[in-house]
Amino acid sequence: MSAMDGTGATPKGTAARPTPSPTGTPPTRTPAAGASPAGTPRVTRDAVLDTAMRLVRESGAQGLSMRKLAAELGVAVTSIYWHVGNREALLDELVERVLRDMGAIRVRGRTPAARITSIARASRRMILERPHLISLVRERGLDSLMMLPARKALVREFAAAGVHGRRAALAVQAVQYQVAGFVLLERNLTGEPPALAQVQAWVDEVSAKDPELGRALTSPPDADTLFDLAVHAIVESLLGPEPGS
Amino acid sequence: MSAMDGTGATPKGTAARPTPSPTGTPPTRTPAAGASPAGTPRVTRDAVLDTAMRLVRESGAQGLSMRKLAAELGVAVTSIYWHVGNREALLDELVERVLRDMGAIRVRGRTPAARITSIARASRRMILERPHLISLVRERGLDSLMMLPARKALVREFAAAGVHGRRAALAVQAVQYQVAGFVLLERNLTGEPPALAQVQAWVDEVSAKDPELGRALTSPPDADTLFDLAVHAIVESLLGPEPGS
DNA sequence: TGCAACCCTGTAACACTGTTACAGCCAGAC
DNA sequence: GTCTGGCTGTAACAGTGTTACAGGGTTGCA
Repeated sequence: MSAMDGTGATPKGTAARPTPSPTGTPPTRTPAAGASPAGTPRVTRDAVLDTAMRLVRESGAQGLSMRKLAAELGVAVTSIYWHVGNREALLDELVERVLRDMGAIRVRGRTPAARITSIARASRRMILERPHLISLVRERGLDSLMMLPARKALVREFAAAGVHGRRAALAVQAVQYQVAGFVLLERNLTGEPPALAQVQAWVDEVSAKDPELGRALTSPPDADTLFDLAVHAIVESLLGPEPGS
Repeated sequence: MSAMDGTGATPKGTAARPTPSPTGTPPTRTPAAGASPAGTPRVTRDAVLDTAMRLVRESGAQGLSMRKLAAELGVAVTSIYWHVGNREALLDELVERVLRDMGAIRVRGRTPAARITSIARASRRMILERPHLISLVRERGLDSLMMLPARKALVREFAAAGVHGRRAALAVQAVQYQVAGFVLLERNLTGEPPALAQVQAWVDEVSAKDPELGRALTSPPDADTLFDLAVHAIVESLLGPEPGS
C-alpha cells in the first residue's frame, strides 16, 4: 500500500513508481558511483544508506527521521524517498547490511558442549557489539534475523554431535531463544529507573531477613554469569540423555 | 522538563502547574466520583485511565494517542493533560494498574524444583495473558516491572530450598531473566514476515540433508516445550551441587 | 538540430503525533 | 456581589511519514 497505488489519472508517465528496487533486487542499474550517468544526482542510494546507518548508530532507529536524514545530506525529503522508497524499506535494508557485516561465527572448543556454548557466547557478543542492530530489528519486528549467524553454526554443531531431525531443531531453537531473549532483555534493562515505591518497600523487607540477598537483588546483576549459567544448563540438558517417553 | 518550566511571566496565577499527582501520590483530593464538587467535570482521572487502558488493549501502547483518547471521551486534549499530566505518566499509571491487577502467583508442587518451575510457568502465563502489559513496559522501558510478582515468590521458594545470600539472588535473577527474556522474544516473533531470500536459501540447503530438520526449523517452534526445557534445565542446575569454586 | 524520455530533485501540502499558552465557563466560598 | 480554583476549549508550535506535482538536467534518438 505504498508507491504502487498511483490513484490513477497521472497526466504524463502512466505510473512513475519510485522505489527503484523494492528490496531484494539491486540490479545492474546501480545509479551510484559512476560520477554522474544522468541528471547529476546529488546523492546516491549508498550515500543515503550510509548516512542513515550513521544516524541510527548515533541515536538509534527511533532517532532516524526522513527529514533529518535529508537535511544531513543537504537534499529534500523526496530524494530520500526516491532512492529508498520508504522508511520501512530503508530500515530493512540497514538490517540486511548489518547482517552481512556480521558474517559467520567462530566456533571454539573440542567437546560438543564446549563448541555449542562458544557459539552462544559469540552470538551474544556479536549482537551486543551492535546495539543499533537490536534497535533496528525491534522497530521492524525482525527479531529472528539477529539470530541468523548463530543458527547456521548451531545446526552444524548439533549435527556433528549426533543430534538430527526434530530433536536438532528443538535444540537449535532452545539455544537461540536463550541467546536472543537474554540479549533483548539485557539491552532493555540497562538504565532503567529505580522502580516504584512498592518495589523499594519489598526490597527493604527482604533485606531485613537476608541483607546479602537484598543487596544483590538491587545491584545490577552480572549478565555474563547469568548468561553462562543458563546456556550451560540448557546445553547440558540438550546433549544429555534423551528425555523419557 | 515538563509542566514546571512555565517560562516565567505568567500574568495571573504565578505558576498554575497541571499534573495534580506527579505519579505516586493519589491524595484525598480525588476530583472523582462525588457527583460534581466543582465546575461539573466532564471526565474523571479514572475515566481517562479506563479509556486509555481500553485503547491500549485494543491497539497496543503505540496505538494510544492523546487526541484519540480525548475524542473517545468527547473532550478536548487539554483535559486529558490536566488529569494525567503527560503521556509517559499516563502509561506509567497504566503499568501500575496492570501490575496491581496481576496480584500474587500461585505456587504448586512439593519439591523445590517443581515449585520453582511452577512459578516460572505461572509467571509466563500471566504475562502472556496480558499482551498490553508487554507493549506498555516496552514503550516505557520498564521491563523489570513485569517480573515483579514472580520475583517475590521466587525469593520465598529459594529461601525454603535452602538457598540464601548472593547465590539466592543469582538464582532468582537467572529464572527471571529466563522468563522475561523468553516472553519478550516470544511476543516479538509472532507474525513475523517469512524472512529474507538468503534465509530461505539456507533453509533449503539444510532441508536437502535433513528434511525433518528443515521442516521443523521453518515451522513455528513449540514455545511451551522450549520454555519448559530451558526452565527445567536452569532450575536443576541451580538446585544442584554448588559449582566448584 | 530538435525532441522526447528518463533520472532526480524541490515545493508544498495532508494527516498525523505530543505539548502548551491562553481564555473562559461554572460552582462554591466569602 | 466578587473572587478563587477546578476544569475545559481554541489554537497554535514543532515534529513525524508520505505523496501529488512541477521542473531541471542529461541522455539517446530522429
